[in-house]
Amino acid sequence: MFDLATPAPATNQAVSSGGHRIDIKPVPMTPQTIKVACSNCNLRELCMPLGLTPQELDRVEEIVAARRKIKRGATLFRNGDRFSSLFAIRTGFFKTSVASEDGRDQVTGFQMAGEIIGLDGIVNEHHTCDAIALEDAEVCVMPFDRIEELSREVNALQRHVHKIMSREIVRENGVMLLLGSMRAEERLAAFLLNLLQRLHARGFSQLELVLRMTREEIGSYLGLKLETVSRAFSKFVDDGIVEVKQRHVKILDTEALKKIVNSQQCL
Amino acid sequence: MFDLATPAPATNQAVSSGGHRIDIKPVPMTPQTIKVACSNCNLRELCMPLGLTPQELDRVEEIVAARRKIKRGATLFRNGDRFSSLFAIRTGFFKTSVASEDGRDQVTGFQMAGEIIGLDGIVNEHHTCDAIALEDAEVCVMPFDRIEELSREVNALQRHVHKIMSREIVRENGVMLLLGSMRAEERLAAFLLNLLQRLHARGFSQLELVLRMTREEIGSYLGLKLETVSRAFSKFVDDGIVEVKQRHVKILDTEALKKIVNSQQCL
DNA sequence: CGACACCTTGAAGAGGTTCAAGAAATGTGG
DNA sequence: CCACATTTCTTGAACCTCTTCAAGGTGTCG
Repeated sequence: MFDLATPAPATNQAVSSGGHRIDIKPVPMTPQTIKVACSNCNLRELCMPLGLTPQELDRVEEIVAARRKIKRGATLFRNGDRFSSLFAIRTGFFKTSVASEDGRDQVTGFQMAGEIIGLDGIVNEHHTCDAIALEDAEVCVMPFDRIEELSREVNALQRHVHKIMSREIVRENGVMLLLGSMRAEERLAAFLLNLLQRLHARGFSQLELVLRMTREEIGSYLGLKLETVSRAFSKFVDDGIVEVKQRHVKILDTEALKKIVNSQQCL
Repeated sequence: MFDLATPAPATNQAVSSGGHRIDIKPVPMTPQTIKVACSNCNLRELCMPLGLTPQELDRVEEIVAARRKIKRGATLFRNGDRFSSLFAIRTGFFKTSVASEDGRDQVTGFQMAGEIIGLDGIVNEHHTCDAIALEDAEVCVMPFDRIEELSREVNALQRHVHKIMSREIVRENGVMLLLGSMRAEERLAAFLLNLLQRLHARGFSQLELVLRMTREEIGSYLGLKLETVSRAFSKFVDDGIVEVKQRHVKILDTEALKKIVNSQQCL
């Protein structure tokens, strides 16, 4: 469980200092906590609509048909699979990727706890990308027809679903900007800042993170070769902006990173 | 009006031959045709759900609050504008683009008749991109709260809205693949094939098209400089794959284009 | 401890960009 | 309707960034 009350997961270290974007409270581990899906979930505020009445909340909780554990390296779904459910990530970390006919593939996103995965499958009732766990993970399986059914009755849920999809569209717009107009170091800086921001919203440090993906996966996401990613990291280290020890990254100068992102190379 | 019964618009030439993906029938220009929004619209099959009962169709038609004409070069909405409606393009051609803080901008899409624009605005109730008409255009204004209201009652509409958003997500996945892993000529070939396919679905030729955008806009979309786009066009001409006269493009060898897209440069 | 996956770094090369100039098309105002 | 200004497009040459190829180092897991 993604719970600040338990010892920090082997993944990223939770920080206890204040200033989080959302207020994550420790939840005692009672039998109820296990049975009742969402109302005691720390991620509720990330993956559920706000402002529900208790009755509505009860009903929305019933959307979750099951939990599913996915081992590191296993796929949650893959291109061509029949679509039936969206997945809310409870713990763990995923990548999604699309493949071209001639076999190249492109990482289209990295998803962490509280994020929703599977939206690509709605149009054609088949998934068009692969979702692979980058660390042991657990997801809530939410059958989409149940979501549709209930969102006809609970306005807040309907709105929430629309927002989640729109958010994904906006995110992808941002990635297009990155891929279409940024240089290697700008891309990497933007990538790090984005990860940090999302981790921070989950209660982790803004100054430290553990990458769950390889240089090659980062490169695929950023439209670069793994060597280029590695060199960009080394450059940041030389410039005193970060410390890097394999996948452990410590940020020494956030401002410098921000400056790199929107400077258009004219320092 | 986008009507095959009327003389071909000054834009792309409609073809009368069969084999279209959707069956567009000529509609006589009666007063009714003007008054009733969707039921006689040639684009119905593109922007409306299928399988509605006549009563449902009546209700869905009422979503369209107004029509709006946009002159070439004018903006339909821009980054920061309050979001209230989606827009269905009746005639004309748009581009959408996002801008980074330091002023670079990236074309994120080109939209043609029958496509829906404005989905980016749903998350934050503000638009995050600009939508600019590349030729005189007319759109149907569909207030989003009305869409939400009605899609609670008409299942087919609800499903349709979800599919439209999911389709946009999948489209953007494809653009990410293009931007992240293709070479200049592959990008241009993929771009042309995509335009041709969409135009063909609207009854236009598969072998000819008129670009509504500049080389610079194509370049922005494809993550290339305008000179590179121009050179790629010239290369295609040299290779006998297309004829190009400014914005008029005639396809001489569709197969060659397809081969370029998924060949990974190893001919 | 050895095999394997992952990461770093160097050197050479290719593809795309930048800068520059000129040609072609388009629009505007007289 | 024509002349001129402006925008758009093409092409060349030099340059730069990223890729490719190669080798060696580091870390991890059975």
